[in-house]
Amino acid sequence: MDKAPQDNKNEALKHTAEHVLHTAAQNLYPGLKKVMGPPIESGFYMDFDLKEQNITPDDFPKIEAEMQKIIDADLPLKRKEITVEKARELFKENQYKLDTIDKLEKEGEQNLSIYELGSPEKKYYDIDLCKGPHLESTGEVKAFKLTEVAGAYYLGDEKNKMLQRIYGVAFPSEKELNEHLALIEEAKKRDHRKIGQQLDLFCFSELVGPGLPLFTPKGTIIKEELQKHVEKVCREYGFKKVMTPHLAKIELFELSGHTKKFNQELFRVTSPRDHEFVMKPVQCPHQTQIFASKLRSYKDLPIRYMESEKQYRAEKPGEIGGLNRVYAITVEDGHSFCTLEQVKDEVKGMVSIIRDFYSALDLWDDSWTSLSFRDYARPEKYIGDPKDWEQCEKLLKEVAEEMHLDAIVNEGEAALYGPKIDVLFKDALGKEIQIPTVQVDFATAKRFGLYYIDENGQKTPPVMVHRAILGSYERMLALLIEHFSGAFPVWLSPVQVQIIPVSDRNIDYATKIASVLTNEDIRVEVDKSDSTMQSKIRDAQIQKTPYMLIVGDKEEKENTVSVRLRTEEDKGVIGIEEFTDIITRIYLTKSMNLW
RNA sequence: GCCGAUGUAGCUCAGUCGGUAGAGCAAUCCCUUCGUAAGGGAUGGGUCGUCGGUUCGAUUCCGACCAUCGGCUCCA
Repeated sequence: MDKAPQDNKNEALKHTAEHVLHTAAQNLYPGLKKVMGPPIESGFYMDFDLKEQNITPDDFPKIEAEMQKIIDADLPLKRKEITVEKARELFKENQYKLDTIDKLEKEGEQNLSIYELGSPEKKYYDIDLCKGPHLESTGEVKAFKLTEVAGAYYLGDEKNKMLQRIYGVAFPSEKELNEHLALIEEAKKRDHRKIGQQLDLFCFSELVGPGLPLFTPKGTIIKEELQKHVEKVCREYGFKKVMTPHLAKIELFELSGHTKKFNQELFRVTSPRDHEFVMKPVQCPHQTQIFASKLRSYKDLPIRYMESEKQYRAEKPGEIGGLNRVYAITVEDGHSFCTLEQVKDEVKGMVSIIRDFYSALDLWDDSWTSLSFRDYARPEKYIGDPKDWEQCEKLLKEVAEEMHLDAIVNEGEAALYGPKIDVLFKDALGKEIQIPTVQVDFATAKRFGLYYIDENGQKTPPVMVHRAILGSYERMLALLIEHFSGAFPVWLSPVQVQIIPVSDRNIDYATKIASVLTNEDIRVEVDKSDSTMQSKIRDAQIQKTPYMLIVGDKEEKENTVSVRLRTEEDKGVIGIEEFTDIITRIYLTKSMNLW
């Protein structure tokens, strides 16, 4: 796809800033070997090899000052084409470049492009193998900043050497740089870890362990509201709720293929009485055994099971963090056992449930969907018949087209047993987060020997459709916190109504109102503290409580409440309302499409 | 797991170039009874992440470990 000129300019800016960084770093750290340095969405980075020495953020001012000198010198960047042989000669000191040259040659390139920065007789000079594009000269880089250092494996393979990486950002003006930095600061305020603590939704304990979030009463309310909602929708669609244990014999997962592919990720449980179990890493194998518990007819299909249970994965310690990656995940998971003819409609049904659910939360765009297919070069990563895979992938492609999803194809992202339709969201800082998924699976049922009796009286394996609508409650909570900045829709708010007595003369009236609202299934709290009314309002605002009902002598006398909504701009006051009116109002906004 | 950074009161953070620590908010108590985003005062609260080493003495220096954060890798 062709890029808009603006994108190209932007690309060139980042790329040039990176070459400036390279040149500066080379001057400051003799012996530094650059590996690569591409522009990326958020800026640019440079991977390099510097033997024993480490560059740390403390070195940034020094490097940035050197970069500024190169920019101030306004040095030209010139593109040249050279032959592969010449390139080998030019970069003979740098094995990484030689590797790249080999790779490009293998891909059929005969001439390679290089960029020269400055000129050899000047203080600042650099020559690098590079496709471009670049700005005309370094002076066009008007604003930049180095942001992070990190380690990164050479060629992204953890078997390779770890290189050092410096991240930076570059902009056409100082103003845009500052705006970008301010935006990052804003986004950090939405971080679910921060808001989760402020709003008292979940916590961690060093005693319990990392990656094991504890849901507080408020966080639990959100989880249960989500669960109630999704189960209602799915029940209407024909799902039946099941419960399965968190343990199983390892044979279950040997049969499913999980032990082979995810051996390192299994938690094993033993007892002094010679028990040997594993904690379930997925729900599907357990659910297959409910299907297998009796004889099924084609007339029974589709059979749909759902459950919201914990599952456990022994992730690499460095990978866990916040709620997005944990050891114990509460997964909202469901499986449909279908006939071949039913699969397509089933997948469509699941996608439309997902689309409805997220659209209602203002969290849907057709372009966020992706088709996760096989890595065709590595068939050993998957189970099942390649012919079935082909059929599954074709089927998902058709679904995406017929439902007008603007889905991109991600090769290599498929599940162990089949391709998927995934939906990818972005968190506050733009990091991708995958939650809902629909997967077609021809393999599992066959491996478990599942069958139903078809209309000809033959034993036939069903096709399984795996689907997660909420995905994991942990990730879902993280996503919702960041999406709403903690100001949840009324139906999800842990406290829907905060009642604020003006003075403690009014506590009795406040309590009376509270009990009426509680009877109406509205979550309400009365602030009985002896702080001032203003201070109570402030607390409720910080907690992002949707409704504040302020009650003083006036309201008590007239049997009314003064209604205030949470807002930033202090325009929250609605005014005095009859008590019955406010109940109606809250009821209306509790339904999920409102507010 | 790998690279790097961080860890001081419930929270946000200051501080100690080695002589065992301080603020604001929160909490408790007292005064205040308030009209739409912080009323005032007093009090309590920390083996300065854990363990070990160096030292007359370590929260501070060194080491290991634990936890958190940013990346890499991985993600059924």
